[in-house]
Amino acid sequence: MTDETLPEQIATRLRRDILRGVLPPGTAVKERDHAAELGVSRTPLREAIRILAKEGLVQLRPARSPIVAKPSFEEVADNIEVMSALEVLSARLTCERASDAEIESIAEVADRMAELYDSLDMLDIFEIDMSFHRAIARAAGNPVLAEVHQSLLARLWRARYLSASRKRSRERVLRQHAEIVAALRARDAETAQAQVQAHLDHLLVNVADFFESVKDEDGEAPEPVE
Amino acid sequence: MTDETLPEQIATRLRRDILRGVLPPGTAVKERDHAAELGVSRTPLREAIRILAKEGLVQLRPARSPIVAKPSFEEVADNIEVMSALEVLSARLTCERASDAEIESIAEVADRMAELYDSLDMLDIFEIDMSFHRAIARAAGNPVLAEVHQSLLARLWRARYLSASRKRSRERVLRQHAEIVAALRARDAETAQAQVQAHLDHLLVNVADFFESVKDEDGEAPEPVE
DNA sequence: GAAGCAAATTTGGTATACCAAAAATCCTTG
DNA sequence: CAAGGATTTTTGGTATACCAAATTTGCTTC
Repeated sequence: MTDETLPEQIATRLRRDILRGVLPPGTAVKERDHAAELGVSRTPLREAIRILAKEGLVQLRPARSPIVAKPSFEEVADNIEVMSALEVLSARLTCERASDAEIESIAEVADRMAELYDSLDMLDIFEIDMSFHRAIARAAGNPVLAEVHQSLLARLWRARYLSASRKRSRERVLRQHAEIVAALRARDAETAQAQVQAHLDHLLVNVADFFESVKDEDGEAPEPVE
Repeated sequence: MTDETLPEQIATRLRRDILRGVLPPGTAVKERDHAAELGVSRTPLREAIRILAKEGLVQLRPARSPIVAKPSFEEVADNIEVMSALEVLSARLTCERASDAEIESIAEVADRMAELYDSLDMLDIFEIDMSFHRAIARAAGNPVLAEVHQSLLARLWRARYLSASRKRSRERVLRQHAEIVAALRARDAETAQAQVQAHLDHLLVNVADFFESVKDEDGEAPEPVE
């Protein structure tokens, strides 16, 4: 059952805690405390922290405790900008190279998300949504592209989760997914690229709205230190 | 003096050994041996290996020694494909957002490379060339873009070093750099993007030539294991 | 009472020892 | 002599103990 390595298990656990808000932004992630709490030693927990740092969920600081990152809107926007370029490339390559079966597997993810949208909770839907984007990146047949895309997707977890749980843009998301799938099936690279771009532009708008909406209640003084 | 952390120092040391061929592709990187050789313990060496793995210089395998990666042409081509997308994006964003001073600093790198091309050895020239590309990515004003680009650049170190030391494409490289700088100065995004794309297309051709040329002498049986 | 310095505590960095899994080798058997 | 299995060895994974740097707190002094 535990096919994944111990550091990855720990990272998954901590990631959920961070996304769910158990560990709010700014919290120090202390090796000793969390290691003791989870009943493991510091070594694997150390590696788990590196994994989360690579994903951008925690920030490493020299000679200081890593802290849970609090991404600014600019950082999230930067992420989405890069992701857009990668997904647009993915869409084109998928049209050019992917097998029909691969495109159908993308379609299946979209269908599953449409079916389950109302019966699952936001975090689960959210994971399916991520796997839709991941599927497109994978179908492009470029492992490097898939890997880089995956790492950016990981960084967006928190921001997307937060904005998704606020604003339910159910119809638009499902419609856009369907349009992307249609363009891929038709091997229409131009349309597919445009649809992907539009989809991510909407994501950016959603995220912007979210940041706008929390700007006020965000009075938790972000410690004047540094 | 030792401002960088111990794992980074070790990673730098190992990286040079790998690039210079002291550790040829396929070599197992054993924690114990290298730790003993460098007079450090396994813990920081372990982290150093993770750093190199992130850069793609070594491959991690579950329950096996990490080995020095021997990138296939396909992998290098995949890398360049993604890098192209990122640098094209960089070129556009740089035209749109960068300050004149930032563009001039890119120009300075190109000038320095042109000046020193004949007086430095290939590895140094090569590092300047990398910093030219890095400068464009930085000038785009998107830290995420710069970081992802940097990591891809790191992966290409070995392949580019090898191909660069074989084929001296001095004139074309310098001319293309100049054309890119000119387009950036003119804030001509379309031209800049096209030039960057062309530059990387040529890189791909060079790398392809290199792989073609070593294909024969590559008879070192890559251990039939696995 | 405030400011500065020193000591103690907290925290990440490093070394080392132990464990489990996998690979290789050697012995045994057909 | 070959093939298969068991044992030994190699190797990465994990736990723990120690160290050094940094922060914080409390005492002393002005």
